Amino acid sequence: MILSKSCVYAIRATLYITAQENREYIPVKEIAKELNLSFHFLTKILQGLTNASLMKSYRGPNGGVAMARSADSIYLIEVIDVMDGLDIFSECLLGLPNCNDINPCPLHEEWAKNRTSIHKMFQTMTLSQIVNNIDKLRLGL
Amino acid sequence: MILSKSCVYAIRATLYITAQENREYIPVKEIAKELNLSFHFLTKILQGLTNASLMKSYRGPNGGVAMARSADSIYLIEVIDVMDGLDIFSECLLGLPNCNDINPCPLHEEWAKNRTSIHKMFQTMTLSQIVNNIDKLRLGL
DNA sequence: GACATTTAAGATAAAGGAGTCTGAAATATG
DNA sequence: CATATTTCAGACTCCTTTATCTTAAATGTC
Repeated sequence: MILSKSCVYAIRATLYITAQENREYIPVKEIAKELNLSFHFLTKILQGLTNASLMKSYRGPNGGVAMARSADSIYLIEVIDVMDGLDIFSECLLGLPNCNDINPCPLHEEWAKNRTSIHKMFQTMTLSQIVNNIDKLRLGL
Repeated sequence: MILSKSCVYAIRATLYITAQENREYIPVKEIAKELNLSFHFLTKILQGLTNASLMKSYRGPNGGVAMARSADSIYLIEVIDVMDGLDIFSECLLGLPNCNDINPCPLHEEWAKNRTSIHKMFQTMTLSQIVNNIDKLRLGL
């Protein structure tokens, strides 16, 4: 798995929240139930996104979590950055610390192509775009 | 990291062995020293490759390990398969068990492209080819 | 103000990957 | 046959990720 479980849960949760367009704060309990995730674990994960200012939260009845900005301005890479960091997009496939364009390992060139392609994918997809896909194409979440 | 550390160590070791063209069995101790890996840990990893018949071994003085077949017929994907399995090349990015071409998650199409590209890369590169790269281009290992 | 609801924070536990260590088995050499 | 060398097998430890649980703090409603 290229992304950690925490990161995947974070992505799924932000997509769920984005899909609830006309609602303000969404309770974590609801998200956990709908996505079939552990409530406590998801709570901790979303706290991380809140601390990173990618989401906002509100306590008490009718409270919950929401995206901090408009979902059409939030790119997938931002969620990944908060959860897993961006090292995977620059790391050597063989984990060699000295490997780079000037001093490459034997797999560097081929791997860098794929790495960059994946990076671009995450850099260009917004939460809104993905949710539109869900609506238009009736995709699963 | 897309590949486990064990898998990466296995790849680096098989490349080292492949590079020792005119020698028969190579001691694990030597490989560990040259690649700066833990001897005991590498021993366990290479035993896995031996059990999977990708490598052969010989005990006693002048013993060691060697590739079971000619290195120009061994594809990188075979090493990866033994160590990590091939699930990463069919797994959903979001880990959703029901996601596939017919019933895709919202990221499926984009991800499947990249996943396939990486898979093909590993399916087409032989150990010999990679070692030739090392020699020709003076790449690091 | 009492109470229910909801996130925040942090301690703790469970599981898996990474790494270490010890002793047994095989084999070459003298 | 004794010894040194090397892989084989398995137990064990350590660390990170994943997951659970408990208590505190904030807030809306009556």
